[in-house]
Amino acid sequence: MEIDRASPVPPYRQIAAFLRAAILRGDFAPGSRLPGVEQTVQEWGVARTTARKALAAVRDEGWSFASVGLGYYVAPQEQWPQT
Amino acid sequence: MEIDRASPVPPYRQIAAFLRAAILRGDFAPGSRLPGVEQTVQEWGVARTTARKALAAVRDEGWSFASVGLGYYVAPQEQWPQT
DNA sequence: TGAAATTTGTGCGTATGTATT
DNA sequence: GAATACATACGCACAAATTTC
Repeated sequence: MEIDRASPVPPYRQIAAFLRAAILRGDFAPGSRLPGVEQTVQEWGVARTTARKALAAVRDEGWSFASVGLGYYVAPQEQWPQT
Repeated sequence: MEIDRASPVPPYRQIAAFLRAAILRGDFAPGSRLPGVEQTVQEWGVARTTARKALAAVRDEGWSFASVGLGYYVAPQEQWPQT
């Protein structure tokens, strides 16, 4: 959970990449809940905007889905990209 | 170029939908330049954030690409979604 | 019934970095 | 170096959906 501020990869993409990798590793099973905006802010030490952008990127790519009032959840594997 | 503020469809999606339709109609040929952030702000009367979100959505879906210092351009038709 | 708490969605403002011309 | 234009980050406020009490 450490941002590499020296990296050319922007923080929001570092976080998104971490989440994708964690999902692929199985750290978060399909249907299980993912860290939300607040938790991401706390764990990574970034602004809400940055946390939201990371979570939205993962969602928009099909790895997860979100529901207002509930949070972010890992998408069914059938909806994952590429595969 | 009028936002329907009464619509449940948020402004940034209204703008994105307009751009997609314009591209599909051929109003903007592949390779030609699209309105940028500033122009979108002026034409639609929205904030920069909203304009950027609309342009980013169209780009992320594959309809266009962007280059720093240059602007947004219609993507080659081969890169368009679905088709 | 409904009020509060939680959480995502959207919009607006601002500043800085970076690539291109 | 200057001008242009996209990319990213941070902050704030309110809307909408869901759950809980």
